[in-house]
Amino acid sequence: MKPKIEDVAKLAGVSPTTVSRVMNNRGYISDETREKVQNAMNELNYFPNDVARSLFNKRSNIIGLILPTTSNPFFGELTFHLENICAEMGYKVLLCNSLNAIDKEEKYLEMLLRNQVDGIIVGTHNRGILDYHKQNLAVVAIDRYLSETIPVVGSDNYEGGTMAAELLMSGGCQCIVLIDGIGELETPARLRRKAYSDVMKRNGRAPIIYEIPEVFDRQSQQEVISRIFSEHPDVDGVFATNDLFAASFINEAKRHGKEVPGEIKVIGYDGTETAQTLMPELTTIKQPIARIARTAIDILVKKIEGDMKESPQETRLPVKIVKGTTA
Amino acid sequence: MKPKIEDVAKLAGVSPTTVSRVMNNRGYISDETREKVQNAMNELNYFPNDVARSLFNKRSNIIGLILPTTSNPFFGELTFHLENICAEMGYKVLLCNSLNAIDKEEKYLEMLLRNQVDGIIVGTHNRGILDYHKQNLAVVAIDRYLSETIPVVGSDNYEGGTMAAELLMSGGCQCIVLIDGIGELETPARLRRKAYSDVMKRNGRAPIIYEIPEVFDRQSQQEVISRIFSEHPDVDGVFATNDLFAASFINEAKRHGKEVPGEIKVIGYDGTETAQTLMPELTTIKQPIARIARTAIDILVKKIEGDMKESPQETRLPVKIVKGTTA
DNA sequence: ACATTTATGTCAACGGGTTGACATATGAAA
DNA sequence: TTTCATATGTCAACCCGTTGACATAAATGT
Repeated sequence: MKPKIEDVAKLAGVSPTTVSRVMNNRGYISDETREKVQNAMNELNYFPNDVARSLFNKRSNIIGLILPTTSNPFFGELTFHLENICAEMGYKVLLCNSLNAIDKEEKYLEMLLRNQVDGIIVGTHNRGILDYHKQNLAVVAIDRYLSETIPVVGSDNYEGGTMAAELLMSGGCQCIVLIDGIGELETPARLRRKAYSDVMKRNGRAPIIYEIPEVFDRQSQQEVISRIFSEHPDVDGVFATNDLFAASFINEAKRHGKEVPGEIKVIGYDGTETAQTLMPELTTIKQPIARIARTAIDILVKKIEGDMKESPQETRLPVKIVKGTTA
Repeated sequence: MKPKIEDVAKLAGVSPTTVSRVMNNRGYISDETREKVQNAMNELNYFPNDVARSLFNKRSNIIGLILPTTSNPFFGELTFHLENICAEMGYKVLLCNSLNAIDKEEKYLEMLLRNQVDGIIVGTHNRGILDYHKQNLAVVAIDRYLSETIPVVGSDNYEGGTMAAELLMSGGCQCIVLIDGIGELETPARLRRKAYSDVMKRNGRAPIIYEIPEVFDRQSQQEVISRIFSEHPDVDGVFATNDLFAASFINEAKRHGKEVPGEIKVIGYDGTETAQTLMPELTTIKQPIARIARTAIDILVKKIEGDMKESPQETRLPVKIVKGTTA
């Protein structure tokens, strides 16, 4: 059986209270006793039971993280940074890959609530407006509007979208297509699309938008992308709202015998380390992932620690254009 | 304040015990009562406190996951599958990105123990031989030897390494270089190197091995790789033990004016979805990531549920060669 | 010599839910 | 009528660590 405080106390020849005092640095303890207790803990391989502590303290020091999937390099890297920062600050991370499925998201939310998480970072679907703010729980969203009271952190999507569209425009592209995810609701990431549309309109062009249903199935992605070539054979510029879409498009372009950037210029979005390594030639809009993570956690922790002074409703971190050779 | 069982009981006009019986399906409950209780729970937005449950049951239903970093697409995808399978089986996942740092790994291990996890999946450094088996905790390793008693799950590294080396060999390569991570200890992934060396020796060649220190810094990777060109200008075949290394090499080859596969053939390892999307031309050895995840969890859960019948010490899942155009 | 500070002990309540023991009461089957 | 399965209640102990109240005693200060 796992040793408990009582076992440590017995071995150290002190009372359980004293052991607790040692662990929590409360009251008076002599160096001698402290040492005895610590020796006993080592000898028994004792670790305090955080479940019991959490119960009493009503504080789990756990943060829930809900996002589509760590398979996507953007979220993989984001997850890494978020978890790292949490660990640094003494928080633990319960991971949830919701795959943007509403039912999963709901189940995960309930799971996190049952587990008494101190806060949640949400980087996924946004329908749960009701559920998220119903509990009065610290929540921060990444690139999602969940409700008026939930702070949002993300890159400056509109600026990024503008940069991308204008780069293609100034590169002389005549037929610029946008490849985006499915656009159900008003997310900040949607501003990439809005920026594209605005640039197009400003230049007297009609936006051409293709929506890719699933992030997780290469097959169906290819099909949508393939349609671009039949429906817009004159396409000579593509802005993809993430690097994976951009890569898929480039692959498809090759299959159609089109040269990038000779015949078609392509620019992506995200600029993950992974994409930069695997496809360094890709021109893309790089999000400051580490800063997004840091900012989100900072705001969340302030909320948790009860710093109720208004946190900024929306934080837009600057993006950078990474010039490869594809645009 | 969060509602508790007592509040539900009051609202439903029953006793706390009855509420507990409803939640746990124990004893006799009439449909009528069950409904009253459920209505009360909904009305109050009640969720049972899993911390309290865990404390009593001595079972947290939490699995700890320690791996280098979810930034790496292999671990990102592995994490996704592991977490998904866990969720399916009612387990939650506490995520730890150890960056292969021993001190971090130790802190994480302690954290997981304090949190009373039911089991741990380890996909990281392996030094902690002592610590992992000291506690009698369910542990399964992914591609790491931790101790004789800890099951290991991974791809058939030796077979994969052999396939890769032989492909280059049969492609007529004369000077075949291996790019590997740092090789401190005897990990199964090290078998990729062993297979390469064996193939080389079998063909009367001396193995040429380059070790890349950090997985996480593109800069220093490039430096090591660059050395290959000065030290072995006649290199015409490269086996990289992961796709990121392969990509880095290919980038560097371009900078050195070498054509792939014309002048140098390259083959990687892992075959993640991400790499396949971003660099579909890369020839690689594809690991069955989903199966690795499934197998690891299956074994772990059996251990947790006390199915003490020997689990296989080592499981080697078959790899597939994915022929791109780089080799 | 007396007041403080330091050091430790005992004890009980608490956090929220679970469970076994036991009591009670109805309706149905024998 | 008796028995039994069904249905619910009360109560207390338990999971493990924390904390406040209170007691005791030695060491230190004045």
